[in-house]
Order: sequence, then C-alpha cells, then structure tokens
Amino acid sequence: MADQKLLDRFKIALKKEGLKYTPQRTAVLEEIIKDKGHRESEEIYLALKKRGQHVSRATVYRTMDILVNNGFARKMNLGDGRARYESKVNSPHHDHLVCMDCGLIVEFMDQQIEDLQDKIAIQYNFQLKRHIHQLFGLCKKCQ
Amino acid sequence: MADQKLLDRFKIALKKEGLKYTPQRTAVLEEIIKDKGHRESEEIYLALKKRGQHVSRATVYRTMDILVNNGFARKMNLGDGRARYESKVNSPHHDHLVCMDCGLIVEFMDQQIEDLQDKIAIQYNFQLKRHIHQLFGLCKKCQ
DNA sequence: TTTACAGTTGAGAATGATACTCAATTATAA
DNA sequence: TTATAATTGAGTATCATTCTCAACTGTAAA
Repeated sequence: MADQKLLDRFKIALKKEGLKYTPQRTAVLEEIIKDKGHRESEEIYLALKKRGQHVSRATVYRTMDILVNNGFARKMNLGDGRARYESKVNSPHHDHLVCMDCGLIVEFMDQQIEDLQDKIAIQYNFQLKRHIHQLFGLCKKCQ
Repeated sequence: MADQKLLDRFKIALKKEGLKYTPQRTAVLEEIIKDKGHRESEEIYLALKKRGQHVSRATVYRTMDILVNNGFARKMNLGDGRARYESKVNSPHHDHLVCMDCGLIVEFMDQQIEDLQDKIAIQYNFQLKRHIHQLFGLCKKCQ
C-alpha cells in the first residue's frame, strides 16, 4: 500500500490537471511503485488482475501516461516494440544495461557521463530535457 | 551512384548469407548512402519512387534489415513508433541530439563517454555489443 | 446530502508500422 | 540454357497502442 504522502502528491498532481482521483488510477500507481521492475503495459494489467483489481487495459495505458507526465513513472523503449515502465518514486536517476540474450536489465548511473552530456548540450546550443542511454550486450551468464 | 567497391562489398555480404544481388536491393543501398539524413521507411520508399525506381514497401523493409545486419546502415528509434535509418557508409560512429520541437537531429561523438561506457560494461560483467545514446531537448531556434 | 456535470471507464473498434503470405518472377551456378 | 532456390509485390495479418462512446462516477457548489 502506498503511503499517504504519495497518494496526496498524486491527488494534487491530478487536481492540477483537472483530472479525477479514481480507484483505478490509484490501483495503477500502487502497482507501479510496489514493483522494482521494468514492466510492459500487459504485465501491469495482469498483475492488477491477479490482485483482484479490475482495471482495463485502456485505463492502464491512460494512467501510465499520467504517471509518466507527472514524474511518478518512467517510460522506456528497448526496441522490441513494447514500452516498459518503471517507478520513479524513491528511485534516483539511472540508465540501463540490457542483456540481449536473457533480457536482464541492470541500472547504472555515472556522474561523469551526466556531466559530459550537459557539456555536449551546451556545445550544440541545446537546452537538455531528458536522455536515453542504453548499453546492450551479454550479461555474465549469457556470454 | 555507389562506387564499385561498395557494390562489390554488398555483393559479397549477400553471397555470404545466401542472398541474391537484385536491382531492388541495390537501389535501396544506393538510396541510403546518397542521403545523409535519418529517414523512415516510408521516406525511403517515396524517394525511390520519385527516382523512378520501383521497389515495394515490403522490399524496402526487408532490404533495410539486410543493410543493418551487414553494417551498411543503422536503425534508430526516436520513440515516435517509426524506425529511422541512416547510412553507416563513410560515416564514423556517433550518437544523437534530438530537438523535441522541430525534430532537428544533430550528431555528436565523445570519446570520453565511449570510454566510460566500456568501463561500466566491465564493471557489471557485460560484454558490450552496441548502445543507444540520445539527448532530447530544444535546439537553439526552438528555445 | 443532493445535484449537476465534466471527467472516467471498459469493451471493442480503429489505427498504423511492420511482418507475413504466396503466386509469379528472377538471379545464379552448373 | 536450365533447374531451382531465392525474391518480389500486393495485399493481408499482426500487434501494441489509441480512440470511441455510452454508461458511470468523482467533485464542488448549493
């Protein structure tokens, strides 16, 4: 169960956009934050179903958009045609190493790279908003 | 027109995979290497059509796969649901800055970042194969 | 609390990029 | 030149995601 502070933050974010605080949206938020994984829409939908929460696929998609736009979740694309989502709640910024064989996803964060990115953006007169940095290869087990 | 050396390289790559050297495949290769852009399948298909070359959409997709797998082209995904392709012929490795407003794509390359990536892969016991590094923001004109 | 209503939901249909199918055609090696 | 396996094009299928719309429900004001 998400703590009250988070639910309040969610409520405020929704109100700010003129959106309603509904049980379905809350269920999706809770499902996202209680899992450390990088799951696709269908997995989130099925996890909710298994928990006995009735949230339609359409609502999962719609809610994930809201969560992403309000900083509660992050959307990522690994090139397989399906979006993945991960919680941004209590999770510091990071990028990903992805095993091309078993699908293992490892998070990494390197301040030097972050700084170099900022430098490059300045150099090309870009105002940086976000970035995607994914390293693909074979994990220890799959080599 | 692609130089003979390149066509020979292409012919050899095809033979190595038991594939035939066809006018359609050659046309797609030539279209890719004569353009410095980052185009999607449909744009390549239309460019060929305008040139009077008859290559079906299906064949463009099929040929792009061959070109990517053999190092003649690179496939990229900017998150808009359509793959983009760029020539790898006579083009050194680089990553991309993308303007979220006008779609401008600028290429960059930073050896320090490349080295740090290698270091991270070693640190996590990954055997690195490729990476995606995209910086999204607003270009000078769109700020 | 009720009420009024704008926003939400779910189920299924629509969309759009890409992959597949298959009969007709063609490159290739002998 | 021939045999044959690969290729092509046109249309169809697929699959993730978005849209549609009628029924439903938070919400804020009375």
